[in-house]
Amino acid sequence: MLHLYNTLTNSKGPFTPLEPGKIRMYVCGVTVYDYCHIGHARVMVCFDLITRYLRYRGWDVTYVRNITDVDDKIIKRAAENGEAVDALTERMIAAMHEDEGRLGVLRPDMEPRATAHISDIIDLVQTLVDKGYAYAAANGDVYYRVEKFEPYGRLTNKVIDELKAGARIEVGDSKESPVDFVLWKAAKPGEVSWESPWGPGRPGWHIECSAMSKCCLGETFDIHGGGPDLPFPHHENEIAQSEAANDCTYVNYWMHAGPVRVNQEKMSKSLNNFFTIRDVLESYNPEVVRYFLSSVHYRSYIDYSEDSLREARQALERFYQALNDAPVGTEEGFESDYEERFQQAMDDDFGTPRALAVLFDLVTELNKATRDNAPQAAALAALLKRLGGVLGLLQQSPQAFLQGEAREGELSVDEIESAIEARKQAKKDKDFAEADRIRDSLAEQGIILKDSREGTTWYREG
RNA sequence: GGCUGGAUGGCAGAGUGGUCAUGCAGCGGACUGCAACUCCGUGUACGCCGGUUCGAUUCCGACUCCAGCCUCCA
Repeated sequence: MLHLYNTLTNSKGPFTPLEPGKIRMYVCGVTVYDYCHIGHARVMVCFDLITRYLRYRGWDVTYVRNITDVDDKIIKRAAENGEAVDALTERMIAAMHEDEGRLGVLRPDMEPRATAHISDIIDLVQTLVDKGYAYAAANGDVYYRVEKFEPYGRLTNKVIDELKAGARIEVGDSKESPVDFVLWKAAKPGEVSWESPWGPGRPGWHIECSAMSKCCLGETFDIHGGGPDLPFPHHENEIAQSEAANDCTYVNYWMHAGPVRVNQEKMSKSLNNFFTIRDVLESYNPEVVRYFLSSVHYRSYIDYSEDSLREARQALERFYQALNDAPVGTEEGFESDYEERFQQAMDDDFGTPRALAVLFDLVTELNKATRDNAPQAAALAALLKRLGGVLGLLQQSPQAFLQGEAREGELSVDEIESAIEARKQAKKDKDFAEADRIRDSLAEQGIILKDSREGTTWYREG
């Protein structure tokens, strides 16, 4: 039985889908004005992992993740670059797909873009206006009348009066109330815009998700996910929009990933302390980054550092060393409780750290079996690879992972192999001083040798 | 200030009312020409103070500290 933590109830409970066997999930994606950073990667990997696991468990999952391709920051960045808005967004979307692909993130079933749903958005805003939940202001903006939506604040336990007290009032603000938020933004001269009953403009941020989730998944769906900074105000506002317009529950389960921290601070655009995915992948194997993001429970904060990535690399080395040494074969006829334990961990709100611990237990047994029970070792290795695959891990060839690719200035495979050949001869001649000299020299260049009965293998130090 | 979480061994990070997390690092041993890999063994860990209990790191309450959100941010 799958249990998950619901931000709406602040508690963990059993999951019941709207329709037996099916899960409809919507996740807030990226605003595409810059390269994705590790915080984005965390959300992508988190929900990718969730989707993979749910499918492995037999659920029919429809996974939708939107792309915000029009907004203030995009317009600003495009202007700074002297670039058209759509040129910028296309470029960043392509980069995002490349980045997430390298991290082993499978593409969502649908990736709706705000600019492709303008008419759905306008319809939704019109419905809200017609029902009295929204109003056009003098400046051409359309706002949501927050105080009219009685349950406002239920997701994050906010009280409207307290929000009003703390809200800042902008100069020239034409809202009825400081807590109202914009549904439709009147265009300034020269800005990208679409025609609407309220004049040329563009959607506010929150409305696109209400419109696109309805379009892709219907008025009520099972799971809505996103990053740690989205519950308020974004998801709160989505609920207000959708429930007021559709007169039904918007979402049953809300899931939010935890923040990535750097030096005790949240990694964020505004603090300018973020690392882009592509920067990190310059120095680390993508699977190491994925492992790092999976090694901590998805709701906890995770600390980004060189040390954490080094540890992730070492942990993966243990897995791949075991797979590298194990004989190849199938799981046929082999029985163990690893898969059940793995499922127990994952069924409990996607407990990846525990699931990984199960895989490490499996590795210990695998390494023993490699020594003295080849058929069992082959079966364990196959099981390890299959369960790793559910997490999107361990799918490279062990050799590819361990040896990696030579970076600038590093030894080539040919150079390494000829050195190994020379050492082999030295060992044969019992010239151990020379053999050790060769090994030490390789080690200085990050190449570690490993002798076995079958001969010498090597791997590149993480 | 309000709303959410959190405080675990040298580090990272799970979990549990009473017997093992797991990974890295350390120490001892096996294997090895020596190593590496691997295996075996090894660590008075659960913020603080009370309470419930035969027994609490685990449940309850107070306290201290930390983080996220409350403003665009995944």
